[in-house]
Amino acid sequence: MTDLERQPLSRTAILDAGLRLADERGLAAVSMRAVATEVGVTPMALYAYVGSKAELLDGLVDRMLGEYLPESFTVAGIGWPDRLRRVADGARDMARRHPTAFTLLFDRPAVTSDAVRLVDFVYQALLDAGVPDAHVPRLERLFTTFCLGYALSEVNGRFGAGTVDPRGRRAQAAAGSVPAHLRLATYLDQAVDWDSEFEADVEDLLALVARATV
Amino acid sequence: MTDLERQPLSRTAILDAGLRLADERGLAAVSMRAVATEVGVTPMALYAYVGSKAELLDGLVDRMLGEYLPESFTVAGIGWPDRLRRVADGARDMARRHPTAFTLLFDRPAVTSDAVRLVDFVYQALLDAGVPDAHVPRLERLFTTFCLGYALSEVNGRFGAGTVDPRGRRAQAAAGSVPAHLRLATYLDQAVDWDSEFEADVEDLLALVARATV
DNA sequence: ACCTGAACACCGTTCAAGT
DNA sequence: ACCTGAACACCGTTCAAGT
Repeated sequence: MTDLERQPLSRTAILDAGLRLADERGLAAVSMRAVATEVGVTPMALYAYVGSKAELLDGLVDRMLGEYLPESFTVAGIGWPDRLRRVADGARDMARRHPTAFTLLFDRPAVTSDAVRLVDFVYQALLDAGVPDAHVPRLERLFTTFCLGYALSEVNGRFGAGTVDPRGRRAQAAAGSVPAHLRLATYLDQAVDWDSEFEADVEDLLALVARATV
Repeated sequence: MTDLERQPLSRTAILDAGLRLADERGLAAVSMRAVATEVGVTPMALYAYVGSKAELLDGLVDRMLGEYLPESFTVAGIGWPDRLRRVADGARDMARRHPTAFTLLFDRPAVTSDAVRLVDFVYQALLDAGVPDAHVPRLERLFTTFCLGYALSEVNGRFGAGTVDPRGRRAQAAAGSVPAHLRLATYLDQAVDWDSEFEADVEDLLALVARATV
């Protein structure tokens, strides 16, 4: 910690401190003031490196994508379905690694060189699958948008338990306004295995890709 | 405005003021203090109705879902594909109506009675499509997660223009690290029609649903 | 060139009073 | 029962100095 404070001030050191703060105390704890004390400097010293709070948050996206794109993202000897599965799993891993910063991925297009390389990796997999050139960009967005949306739903609580008001639910059931819930009650009472659900979703999307072939 | 301030204080009035603030000045402008002055009261008076800032934001989700679920969401005389298309379009409409508050939908599970009715509507469409009971909840999440993720990407800027550094991109192209981008250049330079792209995505997912039939 | 310090206009929330 | 006012510990950012 004291060692970290002593390393020379740099954009990277600032962003890493921001990401660390987000992971440890939540995205709301990432303030210019908190990041500044983390790197051992006054808040105003940060502005020379990151310009503004908004730019700092954009920078967190770069850092996350940087570690999300290991060198193992390579085409050599891996079929396109396994490559897409790898991308899908990577999105979820990233959400678990950075649960509160993850949402920032929805704020900016893929413009950094790491981001573009990642998109290219997906493009190549779709091309290898036989998807016509004209449909590749759309299917890339379809696939990654689903993966990011699923991961965000998990870490942000949309898929969470959710304390349903039992009284209200019984009233709705009695009023017959949720007939499908009644029919599916057996399945809705079971705990969901989110890993297998995601896997099944990805397999469905891979089938979609295979169907989009010429 | 003066009329609005005069109406009796209530949870609903407070939430509507919050949503109005979000739409007009962004989610960041929704502070306890701003909402309070909007309804003509002192910040601390809100706490009796909404408990905390977090609860206030949860309440915004209820209000959004409430207007998202018009009475026209009915099964009568509409085939399951059209019903799912309606849900998909509704998600995007909602994002455009409440561009900054929309992201809150990822924060909480569907627990209010409006939310549950909406989920039931999708369940019923999937059942009518012939999807086996055991797969209906998963496919509901697959479908809505994609729609919400797409809409969020649009309003939050992930699908935005994105000022790519031309220098960096040329360097990547020269280095051969983005081969698929080079091959797809013709398509990547075209402006995207986000309406038709979403429509095509939804049709692909409907095909997936049809395939999931017994 | 790089950093500090004071100041401005904000936050959410606690607590003790008021009516 | 419902609301206010002062206070506490925070925000991002500006501007003028310091070295």
